[in-house]
Amino acid sequence: MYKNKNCGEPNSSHIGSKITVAGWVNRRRDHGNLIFIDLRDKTGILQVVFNPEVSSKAHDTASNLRSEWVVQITGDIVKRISGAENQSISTGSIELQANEINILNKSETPPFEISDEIDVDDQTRLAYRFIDLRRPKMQKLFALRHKVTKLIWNYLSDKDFTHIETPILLKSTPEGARDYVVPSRIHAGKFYALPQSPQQLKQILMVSGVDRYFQIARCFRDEDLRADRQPEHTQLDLEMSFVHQDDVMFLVEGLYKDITSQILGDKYKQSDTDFIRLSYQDSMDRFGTDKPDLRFGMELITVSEILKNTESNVFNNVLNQGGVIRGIVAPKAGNYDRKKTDELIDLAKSSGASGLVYVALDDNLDSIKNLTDHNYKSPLKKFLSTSIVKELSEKMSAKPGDLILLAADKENKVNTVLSNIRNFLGEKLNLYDEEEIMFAWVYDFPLFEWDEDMKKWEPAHHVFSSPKKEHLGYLESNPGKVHADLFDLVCNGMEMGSGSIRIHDPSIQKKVFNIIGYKEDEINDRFGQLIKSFSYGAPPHGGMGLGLDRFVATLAGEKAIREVIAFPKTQSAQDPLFDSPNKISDDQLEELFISLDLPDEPQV
RNA sequence: GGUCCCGUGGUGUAGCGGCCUAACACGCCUCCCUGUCAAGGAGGAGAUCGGCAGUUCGAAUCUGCUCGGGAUCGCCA
Repeated sequence: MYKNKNCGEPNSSHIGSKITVAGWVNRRRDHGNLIFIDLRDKTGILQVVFNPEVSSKAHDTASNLRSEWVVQITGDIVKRISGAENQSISTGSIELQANEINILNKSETPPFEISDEIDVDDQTRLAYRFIDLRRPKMQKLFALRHKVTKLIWNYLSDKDFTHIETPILLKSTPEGARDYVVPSRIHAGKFYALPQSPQQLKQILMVSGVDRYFQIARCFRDEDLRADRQPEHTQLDLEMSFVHQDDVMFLVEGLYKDITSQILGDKYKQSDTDFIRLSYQDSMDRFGTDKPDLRFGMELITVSEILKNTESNVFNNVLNQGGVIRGIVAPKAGNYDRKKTDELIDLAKSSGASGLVYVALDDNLDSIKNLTDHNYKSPLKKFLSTSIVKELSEKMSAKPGDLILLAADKENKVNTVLSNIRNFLGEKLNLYDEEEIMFAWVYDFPLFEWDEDMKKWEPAHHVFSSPKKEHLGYLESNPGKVHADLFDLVCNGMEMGSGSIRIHDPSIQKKVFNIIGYKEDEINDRFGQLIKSFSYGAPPHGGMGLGLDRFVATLAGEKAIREVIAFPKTQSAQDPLFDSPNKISDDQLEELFISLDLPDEPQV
C-alpha cells in the first residue's frame, strides 16, 4: 500500500504517530518558509505542514507542488498550535508534519476547481467527469448510492429474495418506448434489442419457481431525455410468487421505509406511519394527477355547479360541451401582480389550457361573509357577482388574501393544468419543507385508457397487469370499467415505481392483448415466450419496478438524476467524455451487413 | 417535433448599439512572505464575446439561421 491512513481519519488520538498518506493536492498555501498543503482523498482533507527545519528536502519539493498533483507523504501527526485549529474539517485539531514527500503524479491545471461551491456548466462537467467526480459532494452522492443498493441487497436477501441477472442482449418487444438495438453479426439482418425493463424475464422466472426475484437492473429506452430521465436508467426490479397486491405493497413499503430512515435518520418523519394510500380516482379528484405531491394540501375542487349560471362564454361553452370547472386556492397569493398572474396563465397554457381565470381576494377583509364588490379582482369580474364569489370562496375554503384559480375545459385537461399549477405554487409559496420525503401509494388504476387519436384502447400501465377479479366480466363488454391490481409508489410528486399483480392465466392474457388490438402473430412474436411459459404452470405472481436513480436523487435532495449517475448523457443523449455515440468503421459495418442511408448533410 | 432560458479569457459572471483597445471574482504564471486554511502582498499572461449571414457609418450588444447546453410539452408499457 502507498498509505497506511486515509486523509480524513487522523484526530487528536493519533498525535505522536508516524503515518503515510497519499492523495491529491487540494490547495497549497506557501508562506515562503512554511508551506501548508491540504491533502485530499475520498475520506476528507488533511493539512500537511512542510517546515524547512524538519526536512528541507521535503520543503523544497513542496514548494513546487500544484493543484491535483498526486503525492505520498510521510510524517508525524502533531497537535496544531493553539488558535490554529480548523473546525470545518474532521482533522482540524491536528496536522501532518511532513518528513518525506514523493510525487506520484503531476497534473495539468484542472479546467475547474475541485470544490463543492462552484457551479460549472453541465457539459464541461461531463467532458471532465473524472475531475467532477473528485468533488466531495459527488463522492458523497455515490457513497449514498452504494449504501442504498447495499441496503436493498441486505433487506431483500433477508426476505428470501434471489438476485438474478437477465440478458441485456434480448429481443425487441415493442410495448411503448423506442428500443435501443444491436445488430447481430452471426445472423445477418437480425437485431437484438436492449430491454426496456426485465418485465417478461422476471415473470418467466416466477414460472421457473424462483419465488422471489430481484435485480438492480439497467433499463434502456430510446426516448427524449429530461432531468429525471436518461437513456439507460437503473431499476430495482422485483417479483414475487403467490402474493396479493397487499403483500407486494407491504414488502416495498418496508424496504423504502428502512432505507429512507437509515439514510435520513430523524429527518424522515414518515418512518412510524403507514404510507398514505389513495385510489387512482381519489388521487385524480383531489390532485388532478396520479402522482400527487402530498407534502401540501391545496386540493382541486369542482365548482361547475356554482358557475353554471354566469353570463360568461368561457364557462358556458365548456360546460355545454361536457367539460368541468375546477379550481385551487393559492393561500396568501391574492396580492399577486400582473406579472405573477401572467406567469401562472402562461404555465396553464403550456400545460394545454386555453386559459386560467383568477379571482384575487382582498387582504383587508375580516371575513368572506362581508365581501363586497371592492374586495376582489378578476379578469372575469363582470360575470362574477359578489354572491358567486362568496359561494366559490366558501366551497373552496378560500380566505381573504387568497388567490382562487379556475380552469375550465375537458376534465383530464383541467386536471393536468391544475396539478401543474399546484406543483408550481406549492414550491413558489413554500407550502412544504423541501427536505421532507412523503411516500404514498396510488392503487386501483384502470387497466385501459381510451386513445382518442388512435381510437383504440391502450394499456394504462402495462399489458401484464391483472384485471380485478370482480371486473373480469367487463373485459369484453366495457374495457374502460376494468380496474387492475395495479399500484404506483409516488414520492413528492414523482412516480418512484409501478407494480401490479400479473396475469398468470394465458387465456386472460390473450383477451387483454385482443382488447389492445394485437393480432395473433404479433402476440406470438412479442410475447410468445411468456404465453408459452404460462401454459406450463404459472404461479400467481406480482411485483414492481422502482426507479433507483430517482430514489437516490430524492434522498440526496437532487432534482436531476444525472447527479447520481456516474457517467450520464446530455439532453441530446451524448456522452461528452467518450464522445458517444460515434461512427464505427466500414469494416465493422460490413461485418454486420449494414449499409448506411443517411439524410443529406446540411449545406455549409 | 414544439415552447422557453442560456452561450463573453481556464471557471463563474458583468457589459445589452459608439464611452469595450471588453470589466470583475476565482484560477493560472513570476517574485516576496514561518501559522495559514476562500492565506496575504507585488507584478504578469490570458477572451475579437458559440458559428454563419444580415441591419447599421458603427454590433459582444439588434435581426435571421445554425450549433451546443439546460428546462419543459409531446413522447417515456
